[in-house]
Amino acid sequence: MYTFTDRGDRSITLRPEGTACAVRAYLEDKLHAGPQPVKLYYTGPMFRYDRPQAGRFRQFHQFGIEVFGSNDPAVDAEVIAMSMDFYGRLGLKNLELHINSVGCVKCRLVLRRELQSFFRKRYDDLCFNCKNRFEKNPMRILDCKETQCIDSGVNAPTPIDCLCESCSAHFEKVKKHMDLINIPYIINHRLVRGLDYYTNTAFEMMAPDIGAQSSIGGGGRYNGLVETCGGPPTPGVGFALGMERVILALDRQRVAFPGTVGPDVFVVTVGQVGSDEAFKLLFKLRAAGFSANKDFLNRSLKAQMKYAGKAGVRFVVIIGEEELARGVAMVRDMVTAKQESVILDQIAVYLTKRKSEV
RNA sequence: GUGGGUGUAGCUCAGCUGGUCAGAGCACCAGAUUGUGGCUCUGGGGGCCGUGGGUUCAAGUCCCAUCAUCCACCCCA
Repeated sequence: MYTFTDRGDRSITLRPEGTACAVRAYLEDKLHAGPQPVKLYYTGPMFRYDRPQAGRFRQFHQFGIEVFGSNDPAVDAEVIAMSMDFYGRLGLKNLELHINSVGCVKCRLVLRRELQSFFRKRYDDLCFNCKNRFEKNPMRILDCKETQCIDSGVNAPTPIDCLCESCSAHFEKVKKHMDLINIPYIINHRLVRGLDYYTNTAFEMMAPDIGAQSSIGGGGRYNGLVETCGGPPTPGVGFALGMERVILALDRQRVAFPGTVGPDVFVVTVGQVGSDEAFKLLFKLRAAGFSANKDFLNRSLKAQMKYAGKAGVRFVVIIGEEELARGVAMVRDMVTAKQESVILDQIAVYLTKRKSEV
């Protein structure tokens, strides 16, 4: 975590994720006293201290959702579905959705026993870290990327094997609800969340070809977290995605980004004559709800047109000597290249009409 | 925290084994078109070659340090 000492000699840690923040909001604002369930979202910068690499930044941005107050497996499916829908709308393809269930505290006690008895015989084959995990948190051995640990864990008991009756039923219902809305998933027995407050459903979305950090989002159920944070026992389930990784995936999949949108109108002047009128018109147009711009570099008519073309504006309003004398301006449609003269006072009205045609 | 790669124009990069090595494309600006964008052509501006030391007659080019950046390892509550 990104921890440092500030000038007041206080130890400061920058938040690494948003769920705990959402829980605090839920408790501090006493949302648990209101109607349940409570659905929240957040977005903002998060921080880590790891060395940066592809898809991993010291400062990054997450979007996340949390649902407090319901243990209904349909909500797990709803949260997963919402996140998959988000990726789908962006245009991402070939994502893998991995799901698993780590059960409740009771299930994990069973799992812990089973795993320890399984790995006790293979203890010497485990990597250094997993030898420590054996006592501290054997579930994490399943998650280890070392080949020796993967090999020795081939027939290891899985979290799902150790689910109690109600947790097993919960997982079945999550899967059923996923099937009801046709969301394909892969059951990944190695997908675990190590902390005690995680319960039942765990899931993760992976994007191919974005480097070593392939996860673009994930989440799960945390029925113990609110209580751990000092609140009443409250079920919760949530999801978070890393926006930089989503952008990376969009980039790799060559999904077209929404282009930058230019102003609606660009006001072109010829020489100094039309300049004052153009400035006034600029603000009239803005007041009428258009985004509008003009030249501020004393550029030639041609250069202004060129600039307007590059900026992708739809309409150019040309005010020159001839137009001024007649109290009109030339309005040019940059797409059709057609232009007509419009009375100066009527330009906003005219453009409003033209804009609604498109 | 560990290992490796890369720092040259706004961007992407080329610059062999030190000696016309300050370059290309794109972008930008201007002109061709004296009041009309996109296409084309012509011209132009712009670089302490990341920074600081060192080696050498001579350093983008070699060495050291430093900073930045990228990739991977580690880690991922």
